Amino acid sequence: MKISQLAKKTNVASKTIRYYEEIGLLPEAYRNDNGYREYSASDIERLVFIRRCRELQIPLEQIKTLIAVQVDQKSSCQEVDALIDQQLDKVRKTIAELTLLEQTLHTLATSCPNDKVGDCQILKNLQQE
Amino acid sequence: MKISQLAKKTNVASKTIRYYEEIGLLPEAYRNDNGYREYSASDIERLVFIRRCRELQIPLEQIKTLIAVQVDQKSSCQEVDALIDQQLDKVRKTIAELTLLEQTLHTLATSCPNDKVGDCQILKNLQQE
DNA sequence: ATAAACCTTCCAGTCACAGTAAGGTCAACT
DNA sequence: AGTTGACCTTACTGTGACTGGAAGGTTTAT
Repeated sequence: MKISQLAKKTNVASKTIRYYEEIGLLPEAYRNDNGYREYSASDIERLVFIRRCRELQIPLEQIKTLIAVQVDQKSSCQEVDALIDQQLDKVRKTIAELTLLEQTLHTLATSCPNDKVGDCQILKNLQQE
Repeated sequence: MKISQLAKKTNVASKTIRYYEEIGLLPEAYRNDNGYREYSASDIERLVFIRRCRELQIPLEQIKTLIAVQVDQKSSCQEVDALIDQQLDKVRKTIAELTLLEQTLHTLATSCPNDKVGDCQILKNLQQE
């Protein structure tokens, strides 16, 4: 299967697939006679795994770790657990920050009853502190 | 006042101040004899305005607009209102997305009772679709 | 023969800075 | 006078995870 086929099946852009290969997240693809990359069904799995991780906003470097860990099936999956927990923590912190931000923006958005720049309460509030 | 003084008073790094000047968010600073940038009290206001906008995660390009709009005090502040509304919308959408993500990560984090990579439910879940 | 739809590599751009290098300036101290 | 340390300057690189585009090769269909 050629790269655009793989792209379609995994919902990952060809460009992105090449990029993943370049940074070593995917192994170097087999090339056929004309130099085109040739993929097999098992490549789909790996790429779907990566895509799922990305949907969870796991950084590429950490996905590398997640892939490396799986080489030895008998090793502990503690690292995996920790990584997901970390990710969850990060997401929760970001939500908390954005929630504060939302408050501030909402207050700001409803603070100006005027319509000239010179009287604008929003701009005045942005000036403060 | 020299750049590091301004940096301290506004809580914006010297490096960042130079960057803002470079991209035209700040006007070119006056230079004294030795070539050092020299700032006045009014520069503090402008920079605080920018910093406050950045805290609200308003992109630099839009801050340019917010500054440009203020030149004519008699013009409408409709654009300002719209921009803040937009920003609020964006933040709310991001929160919604992250909340879904949090769910998924939480489910995932609590899905694996095993401790070997080969049996890891987390990894299996990441493999799917 | 030619056009379209692929494929390839390589380079630049995104956003908002931060890091680093290499060098100039200034005030204080010995 | 020399030196140290704390500033200042510009210019270049790196970040993360791609995306866009140029320039060219290949395949397939008409």
